[in-house]
Amino acid sequence: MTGPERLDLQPVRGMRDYVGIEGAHLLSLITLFWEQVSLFGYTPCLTPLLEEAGVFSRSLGETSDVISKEMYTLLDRGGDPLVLRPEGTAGIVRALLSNRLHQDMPAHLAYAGPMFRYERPQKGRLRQFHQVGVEHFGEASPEADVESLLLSWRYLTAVGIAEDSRLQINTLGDPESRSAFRCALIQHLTPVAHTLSADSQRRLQTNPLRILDSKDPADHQALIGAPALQDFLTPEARAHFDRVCEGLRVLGIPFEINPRIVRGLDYYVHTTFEWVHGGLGAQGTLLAGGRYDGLVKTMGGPDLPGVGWAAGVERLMLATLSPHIQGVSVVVIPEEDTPSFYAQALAQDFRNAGFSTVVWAEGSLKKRLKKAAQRSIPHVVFVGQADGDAGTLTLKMMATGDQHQLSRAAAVTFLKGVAS
RNA sequence: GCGGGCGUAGCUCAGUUGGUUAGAGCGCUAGGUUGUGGUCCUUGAGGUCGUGGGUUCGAGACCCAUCGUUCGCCCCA
Repeated sequence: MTGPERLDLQPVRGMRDYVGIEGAHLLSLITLFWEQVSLFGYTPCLTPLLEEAGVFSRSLGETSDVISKEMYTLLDRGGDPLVLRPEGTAGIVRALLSNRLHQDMPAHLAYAGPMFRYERPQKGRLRQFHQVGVEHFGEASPEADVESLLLSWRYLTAVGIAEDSRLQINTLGDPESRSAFRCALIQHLTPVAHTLSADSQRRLQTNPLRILDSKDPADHQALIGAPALQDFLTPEARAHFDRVCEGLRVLGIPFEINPRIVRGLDYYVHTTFEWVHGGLGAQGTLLAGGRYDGLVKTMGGPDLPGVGWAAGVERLMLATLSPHIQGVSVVVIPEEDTPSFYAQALAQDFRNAGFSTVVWAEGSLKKRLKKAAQRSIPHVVFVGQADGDAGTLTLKMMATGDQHQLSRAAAVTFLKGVAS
């Protein structure tokens, strides 16, 4: 008889397990996120991982890389194309419309969960990764942009990395500003198109604005003397952006204007921004977002303005220290002749009092004590047959080695005294 | 999708110009000494040398492919 076929026990490329401290790290960042968004009155909006393909192809723009080559697509049994969501906003807009939330504006929605992009994995870039994000619909004013930015700042502050990160903002203007600028940019670059990088020559046709944030030196050269979007802003767009900057200054949020922040997804207008961390190399963007006033309409809804952002949780993990895990406080070690489940009953007492408690009933005493010491568990409770009958226990303080004979009730009181 | 580095026990790594039964530390196992742990001593288990081909009398070491990982590009969070 041959055994079962050997499984490849590696996770799928670009996907990973979060075990122990890493799992705690991931969860702690998500917990901090929910704490902050609830302080801003945001409502959780958790949507499916799978959506119909049209949800994304309609919203993100056919020319974006995310759409054109990074989506995980599959057919369901009825032959309909489905997509594992590559980002959060499109699904939120779909949910907004599905649930008729647009009839009760403004709406503040928050989400957290895994996203999927078929990319070449590297540090800070996974095929399944986690994002936390917020979307704010129904308010077109720069004040809404500022509130969203304020929330992002508070979140990064809560996470502990606001000081190591820089907020860069820019404006893409309204559609009018943008198309005027686009024409001028094409006019400037077309005569020197042959000097551009291959990617940028392609972009010149599809999405010329993206040439602005190319890292290619040749492109930088070609851009010298290029028109600036600033000069093409309509008075309204200019006023919107100035107001956003004013808000940031009033609220004490440090920022810098970077005309090269243009964003990859097509739905952005007006304000765009990125929080960038210094120590993460090429994947240094921790959190990014902006205003997307045309998106809801593009997806078949009313003409609703929106602004929001998303943060990459794995990148936040790279930029922060692992949390201090609240470890186990008490381990109960019963002798073999202890009445059945007396140890678990005791453990319940401790848990009810808020102490993380485990029961170790097997193995040599020496081994169990050694393990308790290795894991820095501060309290060990020994119980035997006599304890079970009398309702008592022996509590050992691992730090000092002191032991106390106590009743169950006294033990809880004692632990509370030690803890406080 | 493109280019470069890496891939030896659970972890961190040694393995000389290819040569017999692949090593160390930590961890794990069992035991001894510390009253029931953190010290010390002893014992044991655990490796298809990422995988598959090839060169060779002989490959962990060389070649090819492949998978994974990592860095840069690209993209983006």
